[in-house]
Amino acid sequence: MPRYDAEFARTTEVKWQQYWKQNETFKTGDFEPGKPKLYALDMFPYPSGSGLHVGHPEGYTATDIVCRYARMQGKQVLHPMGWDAFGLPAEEHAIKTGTHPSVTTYKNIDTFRRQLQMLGFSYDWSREFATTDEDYYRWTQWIFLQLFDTWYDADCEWTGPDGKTRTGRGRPIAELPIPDAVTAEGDAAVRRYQDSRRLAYQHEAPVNWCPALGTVLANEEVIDGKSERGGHPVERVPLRQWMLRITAYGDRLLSELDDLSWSESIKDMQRNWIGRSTGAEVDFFVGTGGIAGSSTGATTGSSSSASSDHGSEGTAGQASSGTQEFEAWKAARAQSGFPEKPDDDVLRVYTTRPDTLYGATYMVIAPEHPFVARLTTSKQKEAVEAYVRQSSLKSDLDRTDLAKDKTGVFTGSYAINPVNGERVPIWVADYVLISYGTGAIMAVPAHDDRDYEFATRFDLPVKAVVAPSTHCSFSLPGIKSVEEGNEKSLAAYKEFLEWRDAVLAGQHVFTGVLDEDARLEITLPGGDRGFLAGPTTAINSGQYDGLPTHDFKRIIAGELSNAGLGRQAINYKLRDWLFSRQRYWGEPFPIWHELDADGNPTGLMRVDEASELPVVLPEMEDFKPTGSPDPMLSKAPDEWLYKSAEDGTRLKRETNTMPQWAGSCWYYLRFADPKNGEHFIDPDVERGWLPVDLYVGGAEHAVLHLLYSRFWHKVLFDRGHVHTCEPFQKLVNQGMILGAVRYFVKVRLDAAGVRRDGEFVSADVADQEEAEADKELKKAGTPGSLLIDEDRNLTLGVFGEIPVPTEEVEIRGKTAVWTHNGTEYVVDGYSEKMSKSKGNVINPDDVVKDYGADSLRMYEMFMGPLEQVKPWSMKGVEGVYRFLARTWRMITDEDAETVQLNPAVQDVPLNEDQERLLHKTIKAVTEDIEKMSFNTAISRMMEFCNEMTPLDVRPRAAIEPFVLLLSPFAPHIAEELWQLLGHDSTLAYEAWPTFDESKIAESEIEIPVQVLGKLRAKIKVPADADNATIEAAAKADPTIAKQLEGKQIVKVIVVPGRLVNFVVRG
RNA sequence: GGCCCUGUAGCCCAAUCGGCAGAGGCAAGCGACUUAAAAUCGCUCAAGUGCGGGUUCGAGUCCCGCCAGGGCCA
Repeated sequence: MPRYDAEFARTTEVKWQQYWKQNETFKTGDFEPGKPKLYALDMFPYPSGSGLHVGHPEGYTATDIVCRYARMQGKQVLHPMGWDAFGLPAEEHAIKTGTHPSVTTYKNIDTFRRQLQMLGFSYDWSREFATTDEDYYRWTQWIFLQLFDTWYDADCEWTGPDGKTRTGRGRPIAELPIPDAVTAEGDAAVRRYQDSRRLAYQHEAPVNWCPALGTVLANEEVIDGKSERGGHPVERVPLRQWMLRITAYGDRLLSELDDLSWSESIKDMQRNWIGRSTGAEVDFFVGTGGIAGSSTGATTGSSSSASSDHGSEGTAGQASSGTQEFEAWKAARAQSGFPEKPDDDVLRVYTTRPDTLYGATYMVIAPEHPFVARLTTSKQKEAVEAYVRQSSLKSDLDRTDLAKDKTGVFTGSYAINPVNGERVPIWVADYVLISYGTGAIMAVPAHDDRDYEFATRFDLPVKAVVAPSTHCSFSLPGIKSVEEGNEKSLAAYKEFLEWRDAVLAGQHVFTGVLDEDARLEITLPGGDRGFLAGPTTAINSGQYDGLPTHDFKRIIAGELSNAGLGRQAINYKLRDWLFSRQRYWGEPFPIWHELDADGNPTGLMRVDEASELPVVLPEMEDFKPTGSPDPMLSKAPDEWLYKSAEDGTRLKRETNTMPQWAGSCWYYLRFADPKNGEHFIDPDVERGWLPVDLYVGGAEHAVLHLLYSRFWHKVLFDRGHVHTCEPFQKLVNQGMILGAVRYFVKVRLDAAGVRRDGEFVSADVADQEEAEADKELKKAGTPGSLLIDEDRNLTLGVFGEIPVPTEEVEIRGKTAVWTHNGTEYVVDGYSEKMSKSKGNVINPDDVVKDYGADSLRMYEMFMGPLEQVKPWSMKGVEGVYRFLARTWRMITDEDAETVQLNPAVQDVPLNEDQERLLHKTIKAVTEDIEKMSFNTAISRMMEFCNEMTPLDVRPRAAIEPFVLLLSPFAPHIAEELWQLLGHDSTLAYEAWPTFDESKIAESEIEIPVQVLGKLRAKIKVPADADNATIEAAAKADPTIAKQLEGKQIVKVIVVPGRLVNFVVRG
């Protein structure tokens, strides 16, 4: 009667969930010094309105298994859960319905909590909190004040609590040395100077302002210059923003990655994101208003017809007006050296290729560059202004995409190249971003793809300054004879020389750089591939001609520095973190702006003291956008917005709010001490529990969240609030769970990509046609046009696909066949990302209802390796569900009226086979959990069950440890079985079973015997047999003896316990 | 275009230091139980490891080159 079915599973699961709750089974007590600890953390979920996704329990089950295992090994375990609850969706909902975001948020949290508790995770729920709790964001604001109170002293050498000595430290702003000149200007100047050095500072930065939606959008919400929702145009408008100086920590964020147990791929992603490069900053002289065009009037430069005049002029026009100025400036620079900040008479560029300075034939400044107006001549004014307006509508991605046509317009002015005094035209073009480097570049079309493309488009000169070596070797496949080889090599080399000549003539872009011993692969126009050897060298570079690129880079940087024209510089792709949003549902800043007598901000700020925190969000009823880029909080009541300081100064609150990332930057710290009213975390508690030992979550947070958290952690470390320099010691990224396999039938498309009238097409037919089309295209060498006939129909090989109902698909051997109106089509099957629009989303609630929580947990672990992408399969859930039912029957008596032990389970000693099975299983499951290889651990338990079930007597001494092994994976059924086996309390703290290697060993083993690597026979030998014994046994085998007959044994390979291989001759 | 990951049976996946390609699950087929079906139990079937080279006594595993799918960056 008591079968293990969905209903019974649910009843049992609820029973144990209540037991754990009532007995506070998983409540973590105070930290006990000296006891081994495990801090296992799941990435903070955002409680969305749609509830839990099957992707969530994947990581959560993994950490839960590790935690339950650790408890049984006697460790103290911290395993908390909470909510990353600020964010847009709740606010969007408020705009639509008027419901306060907090109402929506806490409702969603209730749903999430219910769903998680339904799955039986062993969280310590007493530590739960949400980022939206006042008691939590009080401390988020407090940490912001720490950032605000900190400046980065890049030269400070110090030894941290971890015993390591490093250079560079975040220090209190009060310790910032103030230059005398600033002090002399008075108190306000000092405050402004400090403000400019803080880790949290204000800056005018462009935002994505969407007038139609009346709101500012995040970069992710802007696609192709249009709003993701509604497709309205988005403008880039400058707005005062809070920035966090994460770039100051660029080096440490990079170097301190090395010691972490993270996958190399995630580390690489972080490294790429930080993007450290070394190069040089160089100043190009532009004079006070740009160097004018020459008096000969050759430069007319109307934007659209911008022509080669500029170019020829730029290189030839040394006698023009700017020369004297330039010489004077250069002389002054030789005296003064390279200034920290560029003066107004220069354009400063950053380049990783200072060796190409002589090849700079024009300059480009970003449309937002402050010099644009000043450098634009009156003739060009109209064109430049139109262009700037136009590019403000484009997103950064649109602007820098290699595939898109480059646009730009000439300013009418010139700069002077500091290395050779040549005049180069200055263009405005949006492929240069104001936010990267200095917002201005020197363009070297001969050695940069983008510059080359731009130069070709606008007829600007291309001057090669880096020569490939003349040494090139070729890999030429399919050579039959020496003569043929010689001939082909010669031809290839000739082709190479032609290519090289083209490079030197500026007819071919060449971006490679080589040191002496490196090899660089090049593809010649004819398609042959060659390997360039030997260093690239400088040409057309004055006295530097002939220098290897590598040396040249170093030398020129030094000489520029001596001349005060440039300096070596390190640049990061990483930008400072734009830290403010114009939304309501986020943490308010604990900042006040001083106002003057007219009510205008003076630019000076004050902070809320720690004791005054939290700054609580004002109550508001109207969540409609302001209709301008002004933040939502500018609509807050005056009582909230304004106050007078004790000295009588009128103050206005900061009205931006913090981004969603803020709250998730430090939650792992608060979990260790969630109720502390005095500190954000108690120092002793922090030393005890931190760092996080295991952090599991999706790879979508691989870059931003992890980088931001690490940054905050390092600031807290520098300021002495935490004792480790990194927050997360081990990181594991779970793979995405895809939807179930669906089948797709091919349909023919027309040139516009629209489905053509007519039938479906069998996949094999389509594949063949596609292959043929591919061949045709290759033959014609004109991709894209060949296959369209006069009626704009594609004649061959372009197909789309549409899903067909899975139940109508029949699997026949190796192909899937869909029958429609009596016709059979071969269809392709594969799985895709789950999404509402595809209707392939799996709801965990349904799975639990139909199979129980243990089955869901088990299945998610059994699908495959944790880190791998895998498709969902309901049949797979059924598979593990059946395993649990078999386990249940192995231990209980299903025929009995009530739940009771199976009579086969008896108190008898284990025989040798049973002992081996048990110890083998314990070993495998234990080691697999350690490796987080949960799918194989489950396989081993299935094996145990398959071998134990047929036995009429199943010794308790094997069954009980097995239940313990199962318990981290399927805790509910395990608890129930444990109780049935006569135990009256939870198994959560029972000792983890141990294994004895000697009980696993077999006395006699079978090993294969090979002759020349081919399997010929198998022999049985004692497990501990030595090489000579094994070899003798192998030779004695009749089949082998026959094989070896009359042959000379050259070598015998014996791998004890594995195989024997005879290498023979004759 | 660059970097990273993955390709093993119809499907999901195992395979330790390079050593017998198969542990587990799904699907399929056969049989038992049943009046029948479901459930259950037992048995069976299947690939030479994406492709082409190389190293080795021996390669799924190591090296080189391609192809396909996925991720990140541009």
